[in-house]
Amino acid sequence: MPDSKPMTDDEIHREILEAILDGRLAPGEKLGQDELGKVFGVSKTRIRPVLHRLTDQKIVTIEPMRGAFVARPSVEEARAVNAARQIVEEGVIRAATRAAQPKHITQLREAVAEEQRARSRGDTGQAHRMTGEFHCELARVTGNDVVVELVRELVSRDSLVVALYQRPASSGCSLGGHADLIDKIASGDEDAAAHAMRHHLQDVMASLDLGGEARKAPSLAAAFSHLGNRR
Amino acid sequence: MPDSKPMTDDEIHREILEAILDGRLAPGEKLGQDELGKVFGVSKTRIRPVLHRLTDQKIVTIEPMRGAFVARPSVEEARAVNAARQIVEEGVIRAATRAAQPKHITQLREAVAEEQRARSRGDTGQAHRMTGEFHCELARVTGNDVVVELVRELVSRDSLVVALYQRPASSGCSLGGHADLIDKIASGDEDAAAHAMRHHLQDVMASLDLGGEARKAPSLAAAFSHLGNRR
DNA sequence: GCAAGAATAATCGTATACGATAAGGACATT
DNA sequence: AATGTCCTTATCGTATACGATTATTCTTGC
Repeated sequence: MPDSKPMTDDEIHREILEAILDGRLAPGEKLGQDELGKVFGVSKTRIRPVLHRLTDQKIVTIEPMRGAFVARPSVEEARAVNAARQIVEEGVIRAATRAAQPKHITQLREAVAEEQRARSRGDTGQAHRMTGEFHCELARVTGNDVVVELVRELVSRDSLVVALYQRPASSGCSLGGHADLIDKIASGDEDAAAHAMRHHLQDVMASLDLGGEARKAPSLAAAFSHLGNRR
Repeated sequence: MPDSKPMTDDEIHREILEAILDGRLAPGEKLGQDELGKVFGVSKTRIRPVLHRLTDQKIVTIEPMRGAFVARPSVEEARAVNAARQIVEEGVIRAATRAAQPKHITQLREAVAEEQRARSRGDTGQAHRMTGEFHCELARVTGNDVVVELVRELVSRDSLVVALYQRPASSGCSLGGHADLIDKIASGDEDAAAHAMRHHLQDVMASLDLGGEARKAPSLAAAFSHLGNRR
């Protein structure tokens, strides 16, 4: 069954986005229009708007007349996104602290537990995704869908940053960070929660390796290192 | 000179966006693809992605197989956008208060002065735009471009809301609100600034008429009222 | 005279076709 | 042998063409 259904634009968008966020498409990778069109069984006419949309989300970079590539955010952009998260999510956690009800606390704790389970299971991909999802869950406590989408967008961009700059041995987010955030929210101390959030995001940033050059693009030498030097 | 240059996608996007935000294109108005294509001297192929981009920004609504229209945000969405602004801009003004330097204060005061000048000049369109621009200027104090873009997006959506729901006699934003915000920032009292921001945005919301139905779409009867009833 | 249905017209969504631009390789030159 | 230039090829960006769906109008019956 090569093509069961035509597949809607949003589905194609979600599919490509998830592939990138899950790391199945590495930063710098080429996203050919005809190639993707064949993958999804549609013409490149349908692919084009999706690529543009991903470009607006800063997940994809379009180089004129050259094509679309999975974005490789610069160190400056990485810092900017993290700083933006500090600013926005401070407002989020303050609002969440003010709005939090017992059921929200249990929901958040459950999300952390699930994240921990995935991590101990060794499923780093799922764990990483849950890490981002926790922040969305936090935004959801505010009861505001607009904020949730904003946070989701920022978290997506940050996922790319992590994929590019995380240290090889690093397992990801600081382990106890999220549990601590929940405690602060549950205590109702808005300032403490905001403080914890800022430092949590700073910790994430500090765990990255922004000093050296970005993880090399999947280009040539690295991709074909198993062949050895032939000449 | 019908078509001097082909005009880039971003230019077309900016042009349509400004037309909507300036109120030259009222909420609910039809945005035909061929029609816009003729306006900008290009084919509808170029118009389509722009319309989709505006749809992602919630400035335009696309009804499948019917066409694109200037968005008419519902009352629920209006409340959600305003609530989101309260959450996000609380974080923004806190960061701005922490980062503010004397030059920033003078810049902000200058922005308010310009806004007041436009208002006393009777240029409500420019005044309204400056009102939004002030909040972007505030975000710029944080030195973070990502945050500026986020705020700009929210402000754009709010502009549509105001265009739809503002009371006929209302002149717009509360006059002294912005000056008060600057005072709080200059004082360095982060909590006071945050508090002022939340109430400022609540005041804007309160000045709207969300009880009744939305401003009627510019459809038929209104557009051709100058012809009188013919039949 | 009015309402319901059918035919026409207009517009959207998608695919295909074509010109333009940049990458990759062959050949000539130093 | 290495480098620079030209040519071929592949891919992007845009326009045009066509099928599908909806709005409008005209006709017909009540």
